This record gives sequence, structure tokens and C-alpha cells, in this order.
Amino acid sequence: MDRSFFDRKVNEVAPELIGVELLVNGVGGEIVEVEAYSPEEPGSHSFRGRTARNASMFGPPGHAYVYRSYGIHWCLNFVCGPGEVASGILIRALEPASGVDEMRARRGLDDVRLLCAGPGRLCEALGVTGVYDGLPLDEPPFSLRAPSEPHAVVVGPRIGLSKAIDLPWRYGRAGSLFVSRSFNAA
DNA sequence: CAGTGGATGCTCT
DNA sequence: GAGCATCCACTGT
Repeated sequence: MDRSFFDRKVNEVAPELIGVELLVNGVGGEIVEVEAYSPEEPGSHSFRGRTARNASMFGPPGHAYVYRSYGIHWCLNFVCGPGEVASGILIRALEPASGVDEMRARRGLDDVRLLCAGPGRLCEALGVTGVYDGLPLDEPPFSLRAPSEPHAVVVGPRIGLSKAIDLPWRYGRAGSLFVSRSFNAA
């Protein structure tokens, strides 16, 4: 999957990420949950302009934006466009498929359903840290592959925000048991 | 199950 | 000094 795939608006790209295979150094699985963020909306890190932390978000599409969350976890985003417009997509959950034992070891947990069900869990399972911030998505250690057939997508409000909580910018694979939270009752 | 609170570090006011 | 794009353990049903 070429980095030009991401050179479009977040809410166009985000639903198309559902079902995409994401591997980091060969470990990962199928994306089942994402959230869109864009600079004109106060839920986004880029809403208040460029800073040292969010610099990657202001860079070219098709690159990673990795930041630390609550002092403890890492979270992975894909920078989108069109052009350098400081928008991105948070990868929130995967259905584990490749390197499951390595993910279990990193997470210290057996239950496959909980290995990548949440942005912080996913980064721990895939070994994503701040050193990946700004790296292109179409080169190692990343590997992205589109699904053979598009999947049914469900939509809902984003999770864990105190601002812009009503925007339905969370996308998930319909019926997936590997999402971080159910999409019931918008 | 649902709800609560602590851990923990960095960014921005 | 406040506030997090989170997770886990613990409480009480």
C-alpha cells in the first residue's frame, strides 16, 4: 500500500482502513477500529497549532505520528491529507494475526481479544514507541496491505475525549469481537 | 457487569 | 499547575 493512499481527507481514508493488514516488523493483524482527527476540530492535537510533540502531524501524509498518552502509553496515528493539513487517524484496535506469541510476550497476557483492543495496548503488542514517530508507512518497519474485499463498517462517537464528543468519527469493523469498546447505542 | 481512582510523564497555559 | 486521543485493579452489586 503506497503512502499516496493517505493523501486524502481523514474521513475518506478512515473507513477504508478497516480490514487493512498492519504489520510492524512482521507483527500485527487486521485493523478493526480507527478514529479521525483534523485541525479545525478541538478534539485534535493539531487544533492549537504546531508544537514539538505534534510536528509529524503537520508533515506529509503517509507517515506515522506517535505520541505518549497519559505518561504511560504510546499511540499510533497515520498522517492524512490532502497535502500537509495536520490531520491524522488514530489506530485503536487490531485483530491479531501475525506474531501472536510475540504480542503475548510483550503484553504479558494470553487472551488474544485483549492483545490489541485499544491504542495503548496495540502499541505495546506491536512494539511501537516514540522512535517510530515520523517514519513513512510504506517502508519497513511498517507493512500495510489492503483487504481483498471491503468490509462492512460501523460508525460512532470517538472515545476518551472531553471536546467535540459528538462527532461520529470513530470507525469499526461491523461485528468484530476485537474492538476496544462496542459500537452500541450512539 | 458498572463505576471509581491511581499510575505516570509530558505538553501547554 | 492542569489536563490529558489510556489502562488496570479494585470495589460493589
